[in-house]
Amino acid sequence: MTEEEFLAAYDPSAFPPVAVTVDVVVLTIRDEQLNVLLVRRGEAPYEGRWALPGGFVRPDEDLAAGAQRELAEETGVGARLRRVHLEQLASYGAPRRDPRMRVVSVAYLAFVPDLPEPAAGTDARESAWVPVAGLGLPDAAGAPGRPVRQRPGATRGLAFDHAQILADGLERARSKLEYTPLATRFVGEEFTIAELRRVYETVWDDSLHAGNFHRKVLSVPGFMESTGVTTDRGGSRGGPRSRLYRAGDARLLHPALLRPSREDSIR
Amino acid sequence: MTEEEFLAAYDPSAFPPVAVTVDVVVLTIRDEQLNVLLVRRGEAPYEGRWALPGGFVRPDEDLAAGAQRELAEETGVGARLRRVHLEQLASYGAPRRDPRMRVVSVAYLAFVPDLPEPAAGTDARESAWVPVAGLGLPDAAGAPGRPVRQRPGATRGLAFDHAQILADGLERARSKLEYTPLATRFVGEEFTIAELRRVYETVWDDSLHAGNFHRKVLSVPGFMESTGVTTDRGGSRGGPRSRLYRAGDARLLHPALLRPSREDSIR
DNA sequence: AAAATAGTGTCTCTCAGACAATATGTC
DNA sequence: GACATATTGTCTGAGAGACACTATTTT
Repeated sequence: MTEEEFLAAYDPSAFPPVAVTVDVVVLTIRDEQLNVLLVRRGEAPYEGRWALPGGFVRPDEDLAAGAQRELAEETGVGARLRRVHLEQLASYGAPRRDPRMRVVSVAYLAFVPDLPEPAAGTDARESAWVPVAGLGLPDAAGAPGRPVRQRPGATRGLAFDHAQILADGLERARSKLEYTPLATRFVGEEFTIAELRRVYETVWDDSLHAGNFHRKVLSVPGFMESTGVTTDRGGSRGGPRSRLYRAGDARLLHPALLRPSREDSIR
Repeated sequence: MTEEEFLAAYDPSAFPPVAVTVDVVVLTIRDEQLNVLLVRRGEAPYEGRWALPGGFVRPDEDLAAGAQRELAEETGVGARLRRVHLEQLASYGAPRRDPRMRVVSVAYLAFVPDLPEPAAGTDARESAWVPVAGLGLPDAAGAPGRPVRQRPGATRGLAFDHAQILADGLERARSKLEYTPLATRFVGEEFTIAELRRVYETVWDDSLHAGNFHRKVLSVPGFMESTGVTTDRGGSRGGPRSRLYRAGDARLLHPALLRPSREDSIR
């Protein structure tokens, strides 16, 4: 039996009708704040509400390719620019999460550097970077590991279950900074240790000891790679010029940088 | 516009036809070996080949509920028995992973204790516990973090991309033992520290120092909870009787038990 | 000059891992 | 008795975090 015969013989009504979409949690740091890319919905349901960028998976398109496409459409950044990180987050398929029909959404998580343009969407949709702090999500201090279920109705702002997806993405992001060098994806090609520290402080919503952080990141093999150069000027409010680094070739940090927040017992 | 009007107005042909399935990687330890639950396929494609248990998500069924149902159907274990762990693993949606049509599979990962019955499926399908070691998957020693893509054709045994799903599930399992107390889900309600150590040794495919492991697990707050009791007899080949413990209430291990394998640089 | 910041030094405490030792079982 | 194993003790080195200090640069 050839594939064609299979396709012809297969009864499409034999499986429940489901649509599959890809939604992307795109994070960046703007103005010392963690921001997420949102688009305003132009039609019902949730008309006028903010939502994660996303859409139907196209035929012959891999899930990751769909996420890459959505990311590129909204940010103008080809995700192939290797400075962008894109990973699968999780899938969401509660029966009535979309009132129109059964929709299973495969969510992705992206880290992008601060983009000069304020997200010029190619289509007509209004899109914007929105500070996550203003969205009424559970605190960053929420004990990691404890699943933070979003009460329905909480975080009134976002469409569908996107508040939950965003919350899951944020927790994943916080966790990823611990044991991967992906914090470097939030800054430019060359960066100072202080810039990197501010990434950690912003995502973790916690302050870190500058001296210890400095020694720590330099001691992790493969994390930082020295350029011979320093910045042209010192800090805007004083201080010496700092050395510039590039991301090293490590894929995992060992030993990891653990969040200080963890208030000891994590039950 | 009401929800009803939407449902009526919505054109089902406007979205690409996709089926959504749930596949479950069910792991257990039998006879000192890590085993996965497999079912033999009765129809094409991949007729006669082993596959992960799974099936279409039913209407009105949440993804997790579908995974729970598949798990219960194949093992007879109601996943509500809180000793079973079930978590979402990842989704797989390469365009031609199923030759019949576009199928997106949401994979789940389950840890179950050694089940007395050898997996009596409720339906006609043949099912069995299969040691993962015999499946020709990449080594446990494979550097974590480095994505191990399965070459097509490798691991000839499993249907579809299930070899890849299984490999991802195994890596997730190894990682989970590091920072969660989920190793306890592989043993009985009450267990000795040596039993727990054998779980780690089996999943990590590495040997651990008995004395250090002993002190370590007892020092992690919330990991172990003492019953006042000891085993009736010593080990089968000698040795004193050992104390019995129950799982504590910790959700995360802090500090974590790190795999010894990590050959230093993880690039 | 005053203030801010980069980078380094030092000390303490925790913890992982290498042994070693002892007690208690089984064969 | 020979041997295996549970449990505890001890020591060493790595590493995290607190604190202090110096040099450099901006306002």
